[in-house]
Amino acid sequence: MAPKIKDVAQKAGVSVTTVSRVLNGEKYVKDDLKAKVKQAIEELGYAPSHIARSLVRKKTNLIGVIVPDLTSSFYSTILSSIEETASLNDYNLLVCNIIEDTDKELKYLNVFHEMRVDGIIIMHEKLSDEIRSFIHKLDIPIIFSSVRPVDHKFISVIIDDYEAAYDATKYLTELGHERIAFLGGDMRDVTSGQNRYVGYRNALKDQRVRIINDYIRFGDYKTQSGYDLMKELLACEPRPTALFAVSDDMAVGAMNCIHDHQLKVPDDISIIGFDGSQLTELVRPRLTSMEQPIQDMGKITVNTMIECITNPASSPREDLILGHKLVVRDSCKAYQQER
Amino acid sequence: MAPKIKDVAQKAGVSVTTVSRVLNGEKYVKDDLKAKVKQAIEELGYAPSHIARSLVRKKTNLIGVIVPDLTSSFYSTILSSIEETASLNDYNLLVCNIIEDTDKELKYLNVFHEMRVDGIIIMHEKLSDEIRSFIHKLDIPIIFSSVRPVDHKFISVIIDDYEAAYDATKYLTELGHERIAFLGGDMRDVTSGQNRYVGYRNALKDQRVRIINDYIRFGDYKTQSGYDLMKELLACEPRPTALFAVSDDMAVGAMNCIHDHQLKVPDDISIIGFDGSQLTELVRPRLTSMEQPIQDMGKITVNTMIECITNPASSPREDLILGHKLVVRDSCKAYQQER
DNA sequence: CTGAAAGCGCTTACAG
DNA sequence: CTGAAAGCGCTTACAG
Repeated sequence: MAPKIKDVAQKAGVSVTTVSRVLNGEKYVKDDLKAKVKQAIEELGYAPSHIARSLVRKKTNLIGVIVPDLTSSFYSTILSSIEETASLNDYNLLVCNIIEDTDKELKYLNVFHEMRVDGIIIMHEKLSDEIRSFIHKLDIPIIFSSVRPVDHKFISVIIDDYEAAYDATKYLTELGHERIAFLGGDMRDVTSGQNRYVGYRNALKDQRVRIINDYIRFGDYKTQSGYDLMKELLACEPRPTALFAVSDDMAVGAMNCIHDHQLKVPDDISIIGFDGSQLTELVRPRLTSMEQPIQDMGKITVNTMIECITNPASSPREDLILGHKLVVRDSCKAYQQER
Repeated sequence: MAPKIKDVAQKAGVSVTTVSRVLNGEKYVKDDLKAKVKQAIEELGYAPSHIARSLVRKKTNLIGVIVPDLTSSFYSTILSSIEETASLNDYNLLVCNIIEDTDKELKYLNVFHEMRVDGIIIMHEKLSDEIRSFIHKLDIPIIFSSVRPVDHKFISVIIDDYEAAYDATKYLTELGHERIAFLGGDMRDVTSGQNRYVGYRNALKDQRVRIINDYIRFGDYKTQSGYDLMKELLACEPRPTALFAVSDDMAVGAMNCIHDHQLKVPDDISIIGFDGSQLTELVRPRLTSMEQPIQDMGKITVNTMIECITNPASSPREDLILGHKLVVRDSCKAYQQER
């Protein structure tokens, strides 16, 4: 078995209290004792048990993270940023990948609680009633990252989805498009679903572009649904000349569908995505997208979390709204009357 | 604070021992007591502290995972499979994303040790001497997944990289190609680097296709390096008619480079990738690839790990070699003499 | 500056 | 079938 503090104490000829003191960098330990202890630690290859420490300190330095889909380019990037920031601050991540599996989510939330994590970061917003009531009972910081649940007990780190969708749509109108389709997400989502949809509608309204219901479809943010819905849109008569998809994944799915139908982006149809994920640079043509500050989002989520953990009094009571940015690449072009 | 076992005992009017017994599903507890305890647990919303349990059980049900890059399509997929299998078996994951950062890796390995994780899964093979000696001292199961380090103290779950690369290259020769380029990985990698390279060479040799050193380049498995190296290859005179890239990411980078140079895949150059990641279906043309059984790899890694943890005696002493499979999509075509 | 003792929240022989 | 007590590996008043 791994050596324990007692072994170190014996070897160094001091009490465990003294060993504990040098372990925790306290002053008030004579230099010679400190040296002896350090040597004993070295020789034994001793590393204190985080488990035992957590028990007495009542702090685990663990943060539970709930991700909807690890393989998504958006979530894996934000998770990566979360991990980096946590690591920098000596926090560790317990990661749960829930694939639309409410039972698994509830089970993990229970595990997080049993593990006595110091805080929980959640990246999806379709909370079941059971889950909602469970997390309401927890008395640890819970922060939503990149999404916002309906109840306002918890803080979110997000962008202004309405504005972002508005700006994305407006960009297409400014290119002269008048038949602009919309690939939306789940309307039960307060954030990405509803706000982005309303942003799209209002932008068209304000720009005096006709809203055509047949051009509006809802999916699940994933590539496949983008592909399938695009197929439907291509059947519209006349077909749209531009498309705003509320995720890059959907946008890429749509691009692929268009390609498979022997049409061209952006010549036949302009496309703008949403998220600014790595995909935008991977596809051809490169995808113009409304970019979320993914890196910052992860970083700020963790920093806020740590602030909440270490100083509950000063923790923010309001959502943190980050800026969005249109990044123009090659998937949109001005609408040409003559074709 | 959260209620403890003592609170439950008091409320139910029994000893903590009895509460512990019903918690752990032991028999030999009278039904009426059991009922009382269960009710007390319910009313208090009690959940046992995993921390305290771990301390006495000397088992944390934690598995540390070291990933080279969370945002990579390959690793996020395998991690996702690892997570799923672990969760099914009531194990939790401590995830560390090392981005070529040896210091971070060592730090995390230390954390894993302090956390007393039950086992460690590592997904990269370029071990520094310091790290090597550290993990050699650990007396918990360590399994390498999808990679194989030089020393054979540890088990790997992998495919036969030599055979897979051989088969991929052979496929191109069978399509009639005679100028077949190679985009390799880091030659310090025992697995993906060296074996795949030798597989490529031997396939060409056996098929009596000339090996042209100028067509052979080494990168780092990532998209950007695929792009950059392809640029070099395009400058070759005559240029290759086919390419085998040892990762899908590199293959996609190469495809993009070809596209940006106004050439066509597969008409001008055929490309075969390696991994069978999600990217293969995302790009156009869809990428033919030598597929690793990514899902199985994750699953088998975890199952083997759990076997090692629970039954050290019966744990395998040899690498687990899984099968590879060529998946033909649209990025390769037969070589036409007349062009 | 140093150490003996209590305690963190559990489980597990041991005794009854 | 049930409970008192010891112990898991630490930290932290408390006393000296």
